[in-house]
Amino acid sequence: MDIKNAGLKTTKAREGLLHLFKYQARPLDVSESIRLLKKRGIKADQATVYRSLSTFSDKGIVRQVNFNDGVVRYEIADKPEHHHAVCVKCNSIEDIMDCSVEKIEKQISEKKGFSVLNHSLEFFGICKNCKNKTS
Amino acid sequence: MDIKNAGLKTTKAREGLLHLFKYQARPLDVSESIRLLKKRGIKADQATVYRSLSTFSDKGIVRQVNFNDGVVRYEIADKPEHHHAVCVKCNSIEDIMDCSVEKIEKQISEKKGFSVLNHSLEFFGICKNCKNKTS
DNA sequence: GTAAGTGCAAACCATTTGCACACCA
DNA sequence: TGGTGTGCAAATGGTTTGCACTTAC
Repeated sequence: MDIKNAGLKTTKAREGLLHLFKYQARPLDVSESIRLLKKRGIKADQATVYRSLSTFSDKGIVRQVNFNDGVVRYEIADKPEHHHAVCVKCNSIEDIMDCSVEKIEKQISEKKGFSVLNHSLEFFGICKNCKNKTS
Repeated sequence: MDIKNAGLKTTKAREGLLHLFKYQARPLDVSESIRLLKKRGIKADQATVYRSLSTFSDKGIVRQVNFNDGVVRYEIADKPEHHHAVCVKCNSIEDIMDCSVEKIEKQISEKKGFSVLNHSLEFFGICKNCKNKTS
């Protein structure tokens, strides 16, 4: 899914943003996005970035990621759904691809008649690197 | 765990709050808490409630619940850990007790060396009631 | 040309903080 | 009485919005 296909107009800000998310491994929030755009010589107002990411999200180009720290992040949507393991020391993020939550969803649906549209699952802990550090 | 055991002073605001959370099925946010306190004749400033709930959380009396809607909620900590199924139509909340996420955590630990300290798992969808409504 | 997108500044809203006063132990 | 807790009001910080201007198509 790209900008035109989504029925959106192509602009410098949007192209730059999409490029960022395509080549960025970790989820980005708005202020990081602005900073990285600037590095590439693209000046974009925060309102523009908020609006663009919100629109991208509506169109299914990016998806929202929440780490419960008061900041909304986004990541590109064209990779398979997954979750994240966030190191509470160094803030590194690992993707968790094998998510067997579908089984729980099925149980919920069968036992309670609750149809799950989506879920959020994030892990917080200490990554391998930080465990090996003496400090 | 109660207020005194936690090494905290007993005050009207704290007693009222604790009472609320003990007898409330759903997680409460700060403004709901204030409203419910007022109903019981207890006037508490928002700063007090924020500080009290934060302290309670530190002491393990309540735990934080995040629904990614920009508001922090809390629930009493003296019931077994569980997750929530939130209806996106009527906002009703069902507790999900049987959480097999431990298996995923074990996998993450073995494969990636990432030690999970805690995780957040919430389901969003349509509850049985809302499905049965014609509207 | 026109609708869609942008920039700027102000508004919003949940949460936090500084400080003087009140109150529990 | 001393330290903890509270109330009030102001500050903070992420996010949203109104409005005039610009741009893609």
